[in-house]
Amino acid sequence: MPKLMKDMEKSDAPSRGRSGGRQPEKNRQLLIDATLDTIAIHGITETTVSRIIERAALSRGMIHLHFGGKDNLLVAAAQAFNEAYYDEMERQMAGLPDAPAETVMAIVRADLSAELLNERSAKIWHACRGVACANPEIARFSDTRDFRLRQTLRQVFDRIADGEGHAADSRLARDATYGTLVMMEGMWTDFLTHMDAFDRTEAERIVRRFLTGLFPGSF
Amino acid sequence: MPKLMKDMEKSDAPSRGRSGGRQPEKNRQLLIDATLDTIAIHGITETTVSRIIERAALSRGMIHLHFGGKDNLLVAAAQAFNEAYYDEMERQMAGLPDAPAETVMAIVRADLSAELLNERSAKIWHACRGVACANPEIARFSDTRDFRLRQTLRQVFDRIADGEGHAADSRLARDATYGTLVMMEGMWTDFLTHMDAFDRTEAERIVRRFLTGLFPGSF
DNA sequence: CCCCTAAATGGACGCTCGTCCATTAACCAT
DNA sequence: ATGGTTAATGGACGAGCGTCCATTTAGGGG
Repeated sequence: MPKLMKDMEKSDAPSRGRSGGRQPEKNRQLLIDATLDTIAIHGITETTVSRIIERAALSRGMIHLHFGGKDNLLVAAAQAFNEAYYDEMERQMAGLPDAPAETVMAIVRADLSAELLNERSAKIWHACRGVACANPEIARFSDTRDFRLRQTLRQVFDRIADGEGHAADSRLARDATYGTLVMMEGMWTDFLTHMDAFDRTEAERIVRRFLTGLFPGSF
Repeated sequence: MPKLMKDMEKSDAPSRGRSGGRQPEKNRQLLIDATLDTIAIHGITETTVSRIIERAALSRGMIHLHFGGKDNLLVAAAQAFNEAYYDEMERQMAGLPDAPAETVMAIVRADLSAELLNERSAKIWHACRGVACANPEIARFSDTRDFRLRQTLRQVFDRIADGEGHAADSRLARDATYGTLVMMEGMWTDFLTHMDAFDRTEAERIVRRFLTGLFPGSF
C-alpha cells in the first residue's frame, strides 16, 4: 500500500527519509503521544490498543514491537508525561532571581500555568494517579514528580523560615511545603471537574494567602 | 443448588426470609456494595461484571435484572457512595455547638477522619472522579458532594468574616471556602499515594494554619 | 392446592480486547 | 546487484468482556 515516495530527498539527516521510510524512534514517540492523547480524550478505561494505533496511524503490531505490550507502553507514556512536566517547569523557572519567596510563587505560578495545567494534562495526570494504585511501575514516576517538587519547596521554605527567625516553630517549613503541595494537587483535581470556572489568578492568590499567614514578612 | 433452608423463621419482617429466599432490595444493595469493593480492590479498569457477581455471590443475570446493565450499576454505586459520605459527615457533625470556627474545623476533621478518608473511600472517590469526565451521570453525584460542602463552608465563613469585620476584603470568605476545599481534596489525593505516611493530625494542623492566617481572631 | 407473577439462575451469544507471528518492505554492507 | 538485518504490517487467535434470555425457583392469592 505505501508504494509512494520511492527515493526522495534524503537531505538533512543521514539515513532518515522524510516519510514512508523506517523511523523507529519517531514511531516510538508517535505511539507515546497517541497513548497520552487517547487517555485525555477517551479516558483510561477506553484506552485500547485499537484506539492508540488508529490515532498514531500505525499498524497493530507496532506496540508489541517497540514496547512488548500495552502495559509497557502505558508505563513509557507515564514517564514521558512526567518528564514533559519537569521540562516545562524548568523552562519557566530559568533565569529567575534568587529571592526565596519569589521562587516559591514562581513554582506555584508555573504549576498552575496553562502550559502545565490544562484539560489534557489534568486528565492524564488523574488517570496516572488512578492506575498507580495498581501499577508500581507507574507509581514510581508519579512519585518522582512529587518528590522533586517537595525537595525544592522544602529547601526554599527552610531558607525563608531561617530568614524570618522562626526557630521556635520547627514544623513551619514542613507544613508550608506540605500545605503548598496539597493546595496545588487540590487545584488540579478541582480543575478537572470545573474546567470552565477555574481561575488561575484566584488560585494563585489563595496560595499566597496561605503563605502570607505562615510567613508574614516574606509574602 | 441452594436447596438448603426450605422454610425457616419468617419472624421480624413480613415476606422476608433470613436467607435463601427472594430479597430483591437486599440483592440490589449487595450488588452495589460488591461493585464499590471491587473498585477499591482491583481498580475501575479491572472492575468487571464477572468480578462483581463473584464478590456478591449472585448469579450473572442479576445486574441486568436490577440495573439493566453494568453502566447503570456503576452510576447507582457512585450515588450510594456519595450518600454514605454525607450520612457519616452529618453523623459526626450532629449536636455540635454553633461556634462558626468550630464548625469549620469539625467539617475538616470529619472529612479527614478514618471513617470518611480511608483506603477504600479514597480509591473509590478517585475512580469516580476519573470516570466522571466521560460519564455525566456520575459527574452529577460527585458535583453534588462538592456543592453541598461548598455551600455550608461559605455560609460559615461569611459569618466569621462578618464577625471579624473584614468588610474591606470582599473575597475573603470566598477564598477561605475555596482554599479549604482545595486543601481537603489535595489531602485525599495525597492520601491515595502515601497512605502509610499520612498523618491526620498534621493535615488538620495545616488547614488550621491556613485559616489562622485568614482569620487571626477566630482560629 | 395449584397457578400466576416475579425473582433468580447460568449458559449462550456476539463482540472487542491484547497478543503474537508469518510475511513484506526498507535499508545497509558487501 | 545481492544478501542480511531489522522495521513494519495486518490478520489470526484465544480469552474475556457485557448482554440477554430460556429456564427454574419461590411465594402469595385465588
